[in-house]
Amino acid sequence: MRPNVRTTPGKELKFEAEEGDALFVRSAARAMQVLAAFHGVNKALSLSEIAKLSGLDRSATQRIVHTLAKLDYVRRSSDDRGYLPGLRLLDHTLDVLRLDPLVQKATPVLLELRRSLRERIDLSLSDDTRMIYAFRIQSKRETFYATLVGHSVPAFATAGGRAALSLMTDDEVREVLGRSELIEYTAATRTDPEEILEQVRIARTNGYAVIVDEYLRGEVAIGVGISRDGRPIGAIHVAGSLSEWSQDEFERQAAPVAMEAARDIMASL
Amino acid sequence: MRPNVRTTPGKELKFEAEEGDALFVRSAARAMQVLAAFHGVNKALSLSEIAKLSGLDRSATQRIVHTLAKLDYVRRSSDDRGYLPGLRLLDHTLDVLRLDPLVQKATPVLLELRRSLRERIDLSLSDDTRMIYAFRIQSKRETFYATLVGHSVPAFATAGGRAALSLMTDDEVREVLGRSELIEYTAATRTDPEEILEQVRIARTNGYAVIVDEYLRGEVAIGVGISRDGRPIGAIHVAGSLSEWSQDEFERQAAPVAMEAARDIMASL
DNA sequence: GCTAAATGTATTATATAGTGATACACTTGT
DNA sequence: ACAAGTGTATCACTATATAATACATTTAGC
Repeated sequence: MRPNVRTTPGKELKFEAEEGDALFVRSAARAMQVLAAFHGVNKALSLSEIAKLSGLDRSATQRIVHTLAKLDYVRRSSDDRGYLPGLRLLDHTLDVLRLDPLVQKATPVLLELRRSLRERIDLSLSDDTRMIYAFRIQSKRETFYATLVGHSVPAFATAGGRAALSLMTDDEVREVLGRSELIEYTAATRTDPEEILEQVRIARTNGYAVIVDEYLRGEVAIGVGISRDGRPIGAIHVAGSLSEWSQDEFERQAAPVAMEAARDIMASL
Repeated sequence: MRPNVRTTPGKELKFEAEEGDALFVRSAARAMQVLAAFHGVNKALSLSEIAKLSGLDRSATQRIVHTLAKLDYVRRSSDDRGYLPGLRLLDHTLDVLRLDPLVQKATPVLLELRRSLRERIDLSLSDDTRMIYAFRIQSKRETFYATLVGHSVPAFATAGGRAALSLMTDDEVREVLGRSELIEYTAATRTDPEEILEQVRIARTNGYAVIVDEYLRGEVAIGVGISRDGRPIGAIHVAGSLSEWSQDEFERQAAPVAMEAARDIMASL
């Protein structure tokens, strides 16, 4: 896939302290410098490429990457041929968005706007010469907070999560469930590990997971897991409203196409 | 606005080196520790709050926050009563998403899926006990890459950008344009600063900006700027397709409601 | 199929870069 | 009018990261 929109160069990055700034902590900047090495590129980077792009020497790069990797801010690429920015960064994305006063205030208003004007609505944030895209609103009813990138949902009680779990062995599932906080999100939420495992087994047989009411009331969702080398790496969700669909109907409609989509994706990975 | 979905606790954060890890760079970790202080909270943080939450002492916190602030990874809150995570982090968000192989491969497939199944489709990424939301697809035709959070578009050639510029003085606009890379995205893109300024003036008079074909061919977009204390902080975009709308029609429909939405938002800021 | 280049990993002595204590000016709230 | 909290600044010391060097593996070139 190629961008159909040309990306702006992004702001000029200067990671150096200005003359006589005793408070500037070089090493803190270096961590960000390493992460910023990925800005221009479109592939996984090797240590020396990171070194070159970030302007640090191989040694420093090595140790910082090592550190950031331990903290999940950097990960090995799936083919183990280089490094990629890590998912942990998405936690910070969520912080930026949810703490932004404009995002907070604009959300309900834009939902309303979307209701009257049935076109797509974007919110972007001013940053000097550029506008940074924060989010887009399209659907009718939105469960909005869940829409923010970086938001995470528990694997044990969501369709996508169960689908991902169904790609593991029973023992691995038990292990993950053991480390999960099994919160009762709704009255229907299953919190007994063995009961959840049973659902995961069903998902394994069917090739998809269905969740009704367990995480969000009134929602029916289908999840299909995506794996690479036998490890789950993500999931597709398709979600509908129980006011428009019966569970059966939704399964019959959505599950086959969603599974086919997942197959297509895995074939191309 | 309050989340209508309970947030998962997020993974347990350990920023310490394990026994005898000579490669672990403490200071690089500290930068991330400071940023991670925002995970739990829902308001701007003072220096000592950051210190407490990150487990660092006031001094270290002070200097690291100072550094991260210079680099735009941290910013002052709009009421100047604390710190918030900075927009620069969204640049890294984009890196995570666009470099992720699953996101890359899944995108076209999910667009297709959305076409056949007219419900909302999510892609989430597996991260141990949780699924991290990566993106959602809803609309019919998508200009997809532009949908990724963190993607930035030039202020000078987009509806939202021009709307934001229209909130500045002519001199400030000239100054921003001077620092902008005035790229000719389409044949219709205006690249002459004075000509752009003229359009910005029109937007100032009207209260909204319209862009037709200048950034994306076939798209008509309306932008309304959002300001705080006289400074632009963001913009709403409403975008439609020229195959469904004439420019005039779109303006007449969308502009008044969009402006009202912007007013509502600013009133509540 | 074999060499050469490039990859990630690890270990050190040295000096530089960050520490943390301490101090101050300024705002906020009681 | 005070006390508690804010952000900012300085500085001597030493803990910390450096940069050089080395090595075992994998990848690419011939």
